[in-house]
Amino acid sequence: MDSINIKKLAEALNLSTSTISRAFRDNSDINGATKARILAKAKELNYQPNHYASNLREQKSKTIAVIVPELANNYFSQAIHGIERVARENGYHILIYVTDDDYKKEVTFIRHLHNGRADGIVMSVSGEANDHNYLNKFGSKRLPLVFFDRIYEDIDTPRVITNDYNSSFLATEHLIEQGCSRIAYLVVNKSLSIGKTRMQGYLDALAKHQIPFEENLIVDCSNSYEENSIIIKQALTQLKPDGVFTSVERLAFATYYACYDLNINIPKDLKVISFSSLEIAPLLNPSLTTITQPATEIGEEAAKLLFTILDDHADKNLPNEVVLESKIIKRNSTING
Amino acid sequence: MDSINIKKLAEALNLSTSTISRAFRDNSDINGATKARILAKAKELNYQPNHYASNLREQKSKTIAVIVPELANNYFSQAIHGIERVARENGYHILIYVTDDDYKKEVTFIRHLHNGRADGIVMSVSGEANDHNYLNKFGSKRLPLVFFDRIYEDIDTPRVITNDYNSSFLATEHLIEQGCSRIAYLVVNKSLSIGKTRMQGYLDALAKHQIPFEENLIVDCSNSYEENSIIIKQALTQLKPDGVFTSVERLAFATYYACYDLNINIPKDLKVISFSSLEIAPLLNPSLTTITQPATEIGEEAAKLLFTILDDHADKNLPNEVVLESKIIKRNSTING
DNA sequence: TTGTAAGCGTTATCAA
DNA sequence: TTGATAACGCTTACAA
Repeated sequence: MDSINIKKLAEALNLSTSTISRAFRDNSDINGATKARILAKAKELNYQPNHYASNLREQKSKTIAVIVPELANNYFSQAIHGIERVARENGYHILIYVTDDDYKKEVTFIRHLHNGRADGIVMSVSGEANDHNYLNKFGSKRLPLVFFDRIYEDIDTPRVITNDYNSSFLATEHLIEQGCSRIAYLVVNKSLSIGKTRMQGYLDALAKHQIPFEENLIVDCSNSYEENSIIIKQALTQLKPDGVFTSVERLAFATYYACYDLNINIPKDLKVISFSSLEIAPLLNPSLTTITQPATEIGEEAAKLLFTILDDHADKNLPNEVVLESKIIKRNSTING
Repeated sequence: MDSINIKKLAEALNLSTSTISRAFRDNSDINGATKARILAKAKELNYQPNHYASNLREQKSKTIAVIVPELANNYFSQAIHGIERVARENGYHILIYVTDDDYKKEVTFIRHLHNGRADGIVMSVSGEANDHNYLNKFGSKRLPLVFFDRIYEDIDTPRVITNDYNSSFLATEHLIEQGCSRIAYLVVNKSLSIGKTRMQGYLDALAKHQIPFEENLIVDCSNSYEENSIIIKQALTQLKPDGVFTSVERLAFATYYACYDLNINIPKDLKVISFSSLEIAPLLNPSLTTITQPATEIGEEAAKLLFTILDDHADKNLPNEVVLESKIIKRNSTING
């Protein structure tokens, strides 16, 4: 009999449970003095309203789920940090799920979340191309969902993205201006919308500068470190590009490692630019030219968007799409020293 | 009337709610055929047992809380990844809380978690030196708690740590062997146990090699990027160390930036070694010699330890302390090229 | 301003 | 093997 609950607290104070309950919520009328007395006693006895009972009653969990493809990635850890901050300010807690780019896990997570555990979901989708129509199957009962960064274009739900097309265009153009004419584009999943958008910018920049597009300069990489190492080395030796544009930061790292091994000098022999939120890009050898996304801000915006949806009182004229700006930061990996 | 629950499912099948319930848990006796029938219908109607109702009933949440000082840090994101993996395998979900090294937040998080929201806590403590006896105040009602990496020594709870003393000793000795005699030790919080243990290894290595200890070579840094930049530059110019040993990776990065600015050559003028789980340490300029902690494994072990405590059937002869080995990986920042 | 009592959706106990 | 029923701890009409 050591656990405290509302009944015992009520007995201890010679009050009813409803009065206790009122002391813990703001709206109801309650005498200031009794409220103070209740809160004091509650503190003394270490009482807190049981979260599960409250939420069963109120039918909401004050919890949102965050689903990301990976965690050991500067972009996602910064984004989660942003989400966590906004969630906390709104009195929400966050559950984290990592898909490891595995579509099946994504489906399982989402399905299980529909048991009341979370009130809404913020997600960056897995890298696999599949039928994600499962998201529509929930019908009107689907949990509020906000995509950030990696999205499924055929799912109609609010999203926070960056100006990927534009950044890719400018990134490619930057390589061209630095004298590159054989520019490889390294991507993890061509069919994922983010891969496609970023690739389109690349293609259009080539076209604008009348550089013929060469199919095999699009290098489709995998999620395995070892496989990528092989793929990239092969691409570098066989295709002999003079520029590389990578769609995710870990492909840039893999390219660096490959160049070290193959004795290819960056930037003299090969220029490298990448999407990356790495804070120490200036410390790399050579310092890495990046398209830097406002990761924390993206997370914050995504969370805010979700909370607007969850807030019953809010004006429901929400934007379906928030676009934030990435910045190209030129460093030594694309500039001949 | 669009939300499904156990009652409606029971009606739809002409069964009682208890039978439905039994179909979803493994132990109770139930006819195989009815079970199949129930599960099929459940799938059709998209029914899942409500998490809050179940947990109110069962008095457990199948959720653990993870509290970390920061998220944008390779060590912690890897550790969380490990925790998440183990948690998922055990059917648990994880809640994430970031203290930003703020002690007050840590206290608030822990206190609020005692409302049933989580069954246990895995925590790496905030960097502030304070009275953390609050953890003992909960008495026998305190949630099961496992520390990892950054711990409070005066709190008696299981912990997963690395052989910090030894690593620090060897790291310092490595610098000495490379010819350093004025070795600065950069720390964020001297009084935090992790700072102390690591410092002791440093001190003892100096002593072993008869290098006199100089108080002001212990440089106490802060959590602010800007402040650290100033502190470190001042230390480098005034103290003129020939070696730097940093207790956390971001101080190593700050040292790199300072050296770039001050035109100090690493490793010729200054050798640098740091605790760091950065996967791209080899790509830095120069590549960084690190004491690499098995971050993912630490997270996994911490989670496993917690689950053993939570498992009623488990043998309760648990170790109070699990020590994992870090590795020193020598790279160019400490080796004259 | 406070108390009474019903019910949120489950699961466990007991009876059939 | 299945069903009826009483909890789990809380919130909220409604009554006092």
